[in-house]
Amino acid sequence: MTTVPQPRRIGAPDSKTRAQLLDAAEQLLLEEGYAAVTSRRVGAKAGLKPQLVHYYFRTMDDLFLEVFRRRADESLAHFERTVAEDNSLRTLWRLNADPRGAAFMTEFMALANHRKSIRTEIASYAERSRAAQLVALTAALGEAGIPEDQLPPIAALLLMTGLSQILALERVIGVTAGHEATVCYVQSVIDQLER
Amino acid sequence: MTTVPQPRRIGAPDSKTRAQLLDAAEQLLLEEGYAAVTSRRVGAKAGLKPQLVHYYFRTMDDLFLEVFRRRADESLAHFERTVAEDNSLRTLWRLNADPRGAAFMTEFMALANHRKSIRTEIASYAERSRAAQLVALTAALGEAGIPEDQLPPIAALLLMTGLSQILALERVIGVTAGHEATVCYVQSVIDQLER
DNA sequence: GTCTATACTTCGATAGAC
DNA sequence: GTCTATCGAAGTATAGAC
Repeated sequence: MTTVPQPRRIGAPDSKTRAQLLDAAEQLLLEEGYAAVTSRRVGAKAGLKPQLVHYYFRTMDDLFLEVFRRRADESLAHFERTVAEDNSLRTLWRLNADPRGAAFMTEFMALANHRKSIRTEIASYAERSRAAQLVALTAALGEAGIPEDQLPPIAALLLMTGLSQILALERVIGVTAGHEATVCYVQSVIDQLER
Repeated sequence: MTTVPQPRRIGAPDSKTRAQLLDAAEQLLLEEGYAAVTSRRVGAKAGLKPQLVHYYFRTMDDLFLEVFRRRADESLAHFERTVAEDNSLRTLWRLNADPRGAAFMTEFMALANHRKSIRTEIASYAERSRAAQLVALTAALGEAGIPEDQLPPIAALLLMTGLSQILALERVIGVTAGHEATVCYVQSVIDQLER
């Protein structure tokens, strides 16, 4: 393998410009999807030259990874912080139902589908996140007096996460039939369990 | 608006070449995601010249729309046919849990996120499909003796669809923790309801 | 350490040859 | 009716000027 080890180019660690590029990339990703995140468009959105993207991030994949890590770490930390204070079903549902988080994750899942270099990172985060949520949900379901053989926490978690994602996804394309009724139902079930 | 009404170019209706291009496009879409569906790559995959794509489909959006319509119509017809014979919960679950269908739909949802011209078509199909499934699921839940105020059919449908999608999506990137247990749980619930 | 000038590739799309 | 030659725009990435 004669792939150049380090193409002896330069990067920057904590530059302000770099942060601007990350912000622009994230915004583009959420607004128009990953296919819109090109070096030219990111540069334009940040009001900078497109070549700067390749100065601060060696490849576009590196940029995607940084965008993902930044938000994922923040999101996981926020989850841990919130749950440490209030580990109730309604809090877990509220955290999970955040449409912005669901849209972000969905976009990266789609991206991971055809960028091998990103797949590993997404999968690793998905597993860490899943594990953390499972711990919290298991405790909350136990608290609510639901035996595990009646509703396994992992099943409840996948149902909840899947529901959040489909609600977010459909809302983006303008399909909202039945959404409100379903959210009401979930709320009422949670209210009934926790008193 | 002086957008040329019909750039007076030619298309073809039911050519064999055209079908080959549709097949190639669909295969690329499923294997590598929508970003990989370019006229050049579609042509290469079909063993044809890339320019043919623009002969048979005026724009890439038109190609995407045809790929989508073809499979969507087929899928909806298959659903109606199957349900007409056996409208049970387990059949509905089986149809919904088909990972190929879920992956296809997910890819197009992501595509619709940043191609306005496609969004309308996807949304329209999503609504027709949702309506058909809701009719079937409402009947099946009634048959199983579940009152609507205990589990609204629309909520059950969104939960089921969301679960299928997240299972399919995660499997693609190699995350399968808890999948088997969850599928077993769903199966057992259905088995318990239908006897 | 920060950015620009520039190379090279691939894109969608059209005009027009067979 | 079917396909080819070709264009201009946009893509990623590098070499080298400040």
